[in-house]
Amino acid sequence: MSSKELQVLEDYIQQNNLKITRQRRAVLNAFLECEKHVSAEELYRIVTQKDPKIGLATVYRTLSLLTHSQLASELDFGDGQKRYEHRYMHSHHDHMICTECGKIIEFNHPLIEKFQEEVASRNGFTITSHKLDIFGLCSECR
Amino acid sequence: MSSKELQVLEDYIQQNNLKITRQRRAVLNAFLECEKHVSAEELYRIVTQKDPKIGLATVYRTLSLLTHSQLASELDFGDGQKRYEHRYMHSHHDHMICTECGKIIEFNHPLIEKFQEEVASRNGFTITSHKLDIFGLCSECR
DNA sequence: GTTGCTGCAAAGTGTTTGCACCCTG
DNA sequence: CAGGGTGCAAACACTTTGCAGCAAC
Repeated sequence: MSSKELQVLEDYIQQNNLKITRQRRAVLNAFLECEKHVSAEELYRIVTQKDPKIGLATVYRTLSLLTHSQLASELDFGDGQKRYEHRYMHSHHDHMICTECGKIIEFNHPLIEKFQEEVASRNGFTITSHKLDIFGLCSECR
Repeated sequence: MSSKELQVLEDYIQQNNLKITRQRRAVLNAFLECEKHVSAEELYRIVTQKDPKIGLATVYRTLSLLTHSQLASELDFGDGQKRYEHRYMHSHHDHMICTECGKIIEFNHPLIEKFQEEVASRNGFTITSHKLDIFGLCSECR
């Protein structure tokens, strides 16, 4: 168990009068060990392999906790389910999604970010967040 | 009824051995007259004002038809429902969504597009589509 | 008249919530 | 031992589907 992330979660939990439980540790643990961009259902399947008593609702509730404590970000690639990725010590980036094999390439282009700011300010718009998803075929599926 | 769009729809329908019906005309009509970025439910409410007999399922089925015939594009701003916008004679653009009042500003920045291509080719990735959504506050809500 | 279309209701999918019991602090 | 957490099942919101009758070609 990575202690830094557990610390972040515990800090958030203590600041909000919440409690650390076996289930929350298990879900955090699985989330951290897991490949990126997991869905709730996928995480549920992983968690229940080690602890079959954990309910799907708890996974949803814990994912919401992780999102609020800034350990996870919610992603939506438009396929009908939310996905989650690590956020702690993991800076902003965008996604290229291969529609054939599902591979996801992360990237960041400073100039794209810069021009977004430019377009926004030109329209008097204040950015709080943004997401750029590129869909297509990766080198292997082309 | 705008005849150009009806023609596009009829072409698609004839090419696929489908049929033109009163309901399909009505949904297309409402979609064209309507402000952009409608959801199925919103469109259903509009359509049933003129023709109360049309079912929600027909609206969904027709929206799928419009999407396949390239008259509409599906949008997903992550709020749990799909939205649709005109596509025919309406070139590609991205969206800035005000999280306060829901206003949507469309924009296009050629350099952002260009750098996306650059990032993609650098990764051996072939783009088929992309979407950039910027969330924040518009000038009035700031 | 054949084949696709419609309205309705039922089923599906992903997510959230109510509740009685359980456990952490 | 008080108050939040859990598992379960039911409820939800949005969308899709099965079916019997209907309508376009």
